[in-house]
Amino acid sequence: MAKPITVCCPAVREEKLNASQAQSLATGFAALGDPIRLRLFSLIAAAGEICACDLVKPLGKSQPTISHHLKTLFEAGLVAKDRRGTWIWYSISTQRLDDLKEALR
Amino acid sequence: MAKPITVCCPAVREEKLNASQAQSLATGFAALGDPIRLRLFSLIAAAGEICACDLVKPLGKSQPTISHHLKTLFEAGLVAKDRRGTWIWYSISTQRLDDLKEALR
DNA sequence: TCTATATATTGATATTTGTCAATATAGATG
DNA sequence: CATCTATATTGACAAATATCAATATATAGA
Repeated sequence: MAKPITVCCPAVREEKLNASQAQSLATGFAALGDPIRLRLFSLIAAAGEICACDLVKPLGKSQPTISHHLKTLFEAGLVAKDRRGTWIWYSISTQRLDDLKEALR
Repeated sequence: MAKPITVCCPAVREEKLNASQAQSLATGFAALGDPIRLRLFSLIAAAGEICACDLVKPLGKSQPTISHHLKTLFEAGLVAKDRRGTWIWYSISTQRLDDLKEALR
């Protein structure tokens, strides 16, 4: 019988991860492994979609710092961004989040 | 109506995390945010229980490096250890893992 | 107590990371 | 084009991290 197609990705509890599987998952977890980024991610998720301009004040960090963390989240595949005029709107990438969650199953 | 008792911990997608919630979760994700540690965790989980002595060779790192990473996983609450004579047996802490997984729900 | 083995700690070093001030870039609008 | 605002990048620096060699500690067994 074929594997169920719902199994998207390696599960850390079920198989021994190889180097590249571990690298990919670790990049995702590392992106969530900083309190400021986790709160950023939480703000984006709770809002559904939010302007980057509204992500600076709540966390008490400088604009470049927030921009840097957003880049890390983006490069880890955890958020998507959409430019609308001067503003950039962020939303979470549910697929990547689900993949990470599934890896912990 | 009371909150369901199965809700153990904050969910990043549902509420805006405060600093201490974010710190606790971030520590867990950071522990999983390194490829070597993730593979260690995977080896432990796949084995159910495993001697630390069997965790050095598979990853091609020195014994002190493995010991250091195991300490990080332990301090993040992700693994438990049990000394039996000269050896120390590691197993995963399913509660903490489930809490992290739930935080991504 | 002596020896052998398993694990942890120390000390050192190179790399990565988080942060901010300063500056650059991109888009909107006059 | 000039200016204003939002976002990104650069450069610098301190702090954290990953790594290993050397050493220490703990336990088992002779």
